[in-house]
Amino acid sequence: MTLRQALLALIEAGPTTGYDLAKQFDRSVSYIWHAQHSQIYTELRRLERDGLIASEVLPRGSKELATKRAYRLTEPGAAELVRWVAETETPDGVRDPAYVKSTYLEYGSAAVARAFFRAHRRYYESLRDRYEAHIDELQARATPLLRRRLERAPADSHDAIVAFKVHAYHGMVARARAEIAWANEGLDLVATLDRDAGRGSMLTPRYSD
Amino acid sequence: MTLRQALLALIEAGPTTGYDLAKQFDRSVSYIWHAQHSQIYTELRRLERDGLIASEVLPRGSKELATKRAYRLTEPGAAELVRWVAETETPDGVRDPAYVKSTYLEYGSAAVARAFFRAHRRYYESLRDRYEAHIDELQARATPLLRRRLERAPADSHDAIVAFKVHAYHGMVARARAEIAWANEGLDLVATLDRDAGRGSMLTPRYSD
DNA sequence: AGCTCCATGTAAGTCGTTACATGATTCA
DNA sequence: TGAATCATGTAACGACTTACATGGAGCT
Repeated sequence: MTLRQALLALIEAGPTTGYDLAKQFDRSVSYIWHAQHSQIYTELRRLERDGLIASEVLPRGSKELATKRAYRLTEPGAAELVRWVAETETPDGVRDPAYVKSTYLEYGSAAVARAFFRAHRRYYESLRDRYEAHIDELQARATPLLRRRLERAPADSHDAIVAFKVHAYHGMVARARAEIAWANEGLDLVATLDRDAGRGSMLTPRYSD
Repeated sequence: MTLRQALLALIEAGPTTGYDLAKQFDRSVSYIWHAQHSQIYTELRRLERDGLIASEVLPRGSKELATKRAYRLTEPGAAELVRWVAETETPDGVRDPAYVKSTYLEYGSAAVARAFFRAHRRYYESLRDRYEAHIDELQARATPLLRRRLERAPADSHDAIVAFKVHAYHGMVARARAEIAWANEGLDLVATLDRDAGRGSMLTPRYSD
């Protein structure tokens, strides 16, 4: 139940088509909440069914053989957005595939463990870069989405709108850095274990008792 | 596909019943990968269906009217564990409900934002404490699961087994600390915005264009 | 007699993934 | 004329959640 509200928030920035929305999504929320286009379309129809958004069919192109569908927020949709923000959600349990695997690296060789931590580091380095780039865009108020958003909002709220988003992405950067540090410590650990154990080292799982 | 391998790894520590497994799970892996008992039972049957584990029905209690079912790892199961550890997984997209909401806090009052960050801090403080307690248990090699695990593994692998797990939980502690810091910065931000904007501040979403 | 723990599940539903499917428009 | 992009979906499946359901064992 987060995709739902994220879409409401995107639509709040002004009417858009599903396709456009999906694109905006890809260059904003998706850094924090990943979703496929197919899911976005599905969710949009559900939102309309539930009366939180309404749509209008528009012609498309000069020949007008094609159409597109523009969505706008309804009053219940706006209310839902406010309700959701004020609601205290109990976070769902932690679930991190990489960390689970890291607790069982003894079933692999030192090379496997090294590859694991390197891949982890690489992944979070690229995430960090994307987050930092996005922060720059936000601070410059340069993204089309943010512009539309600010146009429709009172001027004295602009700072807050930008500041909350920047703060979120700062948090994501801090996270990415923590992951990079963790991966580096992991590499150090593998180096130590490898040295101490000689070449033999790691372990084979036993399949009977 | 992580619950699957986590269960294999638990079973590798020696034959156990589903119920026991679920309990072990709750005091170990579940700190990193949350799962319900009902899901664990379902997954165990799937694992057996796929030949990765095998089970044996045992009597239970003195009257022996009841039974229980003990699972053990099969050879394909052990192979799957090794395969999984060596496999490079592409991390699934980020998906964090709290961070998404934090980018839209302007739709709530300053009080709402404050409550949000306080709840966030509280949650991660308690996580941090649990992780730290678990590290102590691991380092003392005190948990029943770890003991069974070490009993079955060659002595020269014990350090690695413990070290990888401790490293994982250190990472989780670092994460929790980062979240706490982020929440505190969030509270500072709210204080600043609230002061600057006077009492009026925050925003109402618009529901038409 | 009653409570807590041991023990094992099913059923319905939601959320999300992967793969497929279709066709118009714009521009080089 | 062909490629990229605009535009919108469906279908099948897998993972997970929530709620329900049952009953013996062990202890006081």
